[in-house]
Amino acid sequence: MNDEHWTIGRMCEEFGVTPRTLRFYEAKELLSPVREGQKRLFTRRDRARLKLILQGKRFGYSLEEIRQLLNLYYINDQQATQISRTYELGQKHLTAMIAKRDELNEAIAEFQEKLSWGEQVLASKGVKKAAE
Amino acid sequence: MNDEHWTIGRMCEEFGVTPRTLRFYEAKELLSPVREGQKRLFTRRDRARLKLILQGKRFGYSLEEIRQLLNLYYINDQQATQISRTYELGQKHLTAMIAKRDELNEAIAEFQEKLSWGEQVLASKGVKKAAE
DNA sequence: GGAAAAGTTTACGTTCACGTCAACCGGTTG
DNA sequence: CAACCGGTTGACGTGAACGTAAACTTTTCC
Repeated sequence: MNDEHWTIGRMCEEFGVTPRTLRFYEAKELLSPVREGQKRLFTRRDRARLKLILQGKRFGYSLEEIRQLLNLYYINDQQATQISRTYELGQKHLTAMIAKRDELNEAIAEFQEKLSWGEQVLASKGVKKAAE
Repeated sequence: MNDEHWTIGRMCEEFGVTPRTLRFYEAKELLSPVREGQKRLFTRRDRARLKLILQGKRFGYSLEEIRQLLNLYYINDQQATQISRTYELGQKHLTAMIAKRDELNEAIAEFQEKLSWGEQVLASKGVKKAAE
């Protein structure tokens, strides 16, 4: 009800997931909604994390990997002795993301080549393209 | 033995997968090695497809999705009546790849921001960075 | 105030992507 | 020729990421 708290139903509606999924993520310690009696109430923090979780999934990370990565987003929550280590891991993650993007760019370029090659085949056979 | 044929063992060594994986991919019709008696012999085509399969996995695609996508890479193998449709699907895939790259770029930018913010926290606390 | 809606826990089921035996075949090598 | 090495086919096992059904409480709505 509160401006800063959302029920499981509203969360599901908004993010296109099922209640089971959110409870599962809580069990795996990816989310940590507060309780009002029995009911879960998801916070602003949970929403931010869920966005990152779903994004991570789209990029092919496992939930366990995502759980680790989420910590990198909350450096300020860490123990002083751990911050430096977290920062290093963050750098590594950044490097990995960039590498992934570069590989994706290459894949895009190669696929574009294949496609334009296929386009020529279509033309030579006199087949109409969708846009014509 | 032949220059254009590779045993399952050599394939595994080269691509860092297990025999089980390659047999599984064959069962799912992602690969189609020829036979020399009982033995599988993987072709140049299989190698190209395997590269794409492993790449697809890194980008978070399921094997079934990858199977579909692989067909887009072999337009010339299609029936004339199907080529046009395949080409359209190829365009869609290209669009999706580009969207994914853009999302990845945004994620990279946001994470970089978080990181440099964490860097400031480190500095303010007088914690040494790894590179210093 | 009584039904329906929304939430809860518990627990077993399912799909995907392989892992892990067991039992077998066919070269080759000491 | 025995003993491996590399390959084969079943077939059952497994971890991840949920789905699904049952049985129950709590809110909401008319």
